[in-house]
Amino acid sequence: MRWLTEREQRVWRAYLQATWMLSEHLGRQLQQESGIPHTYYEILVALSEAPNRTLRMSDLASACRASRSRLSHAVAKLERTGWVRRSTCDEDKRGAWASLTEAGFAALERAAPGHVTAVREYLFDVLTEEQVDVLGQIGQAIQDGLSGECAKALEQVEEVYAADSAELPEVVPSAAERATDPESA
Amino acid sequence: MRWLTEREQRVWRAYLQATWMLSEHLGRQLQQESGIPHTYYEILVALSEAPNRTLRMSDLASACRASRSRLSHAVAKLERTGWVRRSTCDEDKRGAWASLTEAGFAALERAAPGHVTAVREYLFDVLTEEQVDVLGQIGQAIQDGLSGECAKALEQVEEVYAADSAELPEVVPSAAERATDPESA
DNA sequence: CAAAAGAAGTTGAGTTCTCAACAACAGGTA
DNA sequence: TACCTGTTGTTGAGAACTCAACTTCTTTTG
Repeated sequence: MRWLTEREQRVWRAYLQATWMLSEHLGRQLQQESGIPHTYYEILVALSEAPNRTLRMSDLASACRASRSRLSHAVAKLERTGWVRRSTCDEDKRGAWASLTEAGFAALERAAPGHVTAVREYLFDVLTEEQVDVLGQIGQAIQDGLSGECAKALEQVEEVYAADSAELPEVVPSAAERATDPESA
Repeated sequence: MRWLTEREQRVWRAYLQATWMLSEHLGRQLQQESGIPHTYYEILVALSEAPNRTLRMSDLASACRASRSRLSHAVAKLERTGWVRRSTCDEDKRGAWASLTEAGFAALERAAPGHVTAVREYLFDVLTEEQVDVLGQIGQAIQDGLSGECAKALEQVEEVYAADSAELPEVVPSAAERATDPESA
């Protein structure tokens, strides 16, 4: 078992702290200034950029990095507020279109400037040009490394896995002989 | 209003995607392999590193980047599973100690190797030495830039802010005259 | 010292998220 | 045609989180 070196440990904790701070602050800024939670904001953004401001639910889900389930709940709520409208899809009767309404677009227009300003102020303004470049590379490298895993993870492994969950999910069996595990999930 | 340049836009989206993928994958790995949600894992880690494996609730909260409220709920649950124990604090009668139990420590020992391995595999192994360095700098720069804001945000602004919240928090007052650019980050 | 101000923790209500199950349809195969 | 398999989207239950009170105790200040 290889643990993290001290340097890696330091970088890892800096990463955790920094990403948390940024998402915390941006989320709070968005929520307080425009009353839109960040995840809902991302839905509005994705729709606003789509042709006709309309996307299939599935495509919208992957654009927002949301599970289909979560998106379904979220869009249901956004529909109640009148920012998104759903309509049935004729080419594929299972499907559904989600479209941004005028009201939704207006809400986005109100929220965006403050959000973008915050992103600039707390991310790009504190980094050098070179750091920005490297940040892009790092992001790309992480994505490449995880693209395989996330394809699997994106819609959950539907394995049976008979969860009973009394209280906290009882810590999985051994972990010692995981190598010989016949059907680990 | 200054929007993001195309390059900034690219980097920003790479950042969002990469941090999401990483936290998604690590969280799922931890959950499935040891049955511990990532936030609970962080509580166990923080306690395990404290003298006597014991911390005041507040200190534990900031070590885990959790609100006092969230920590209180989480520790209540961890106490039910027998991994953490609370005891009253004599020097400060308002306070409470949280301690890691033997069972909690054992659970952590079971979970840690898999988690660390995943961090190494999907973060450090995909980066060059230099990228790791720069990542550390970037994290530090972001923290420095936000330390002021987050001091405020860490325990919420107790402003009155008369929230009514019928459905979605009605989009903040006017902010009427914004540049009419729909695209956002 | 007494009163106000602040800090530590908890609680309950409401919101969002996850997970597993499900219904409805599509596409292929026999 | 009937069947099997996979895809799309929704649902309900339960878990986790947020937010605003609230209680209890500490510290400050007049």
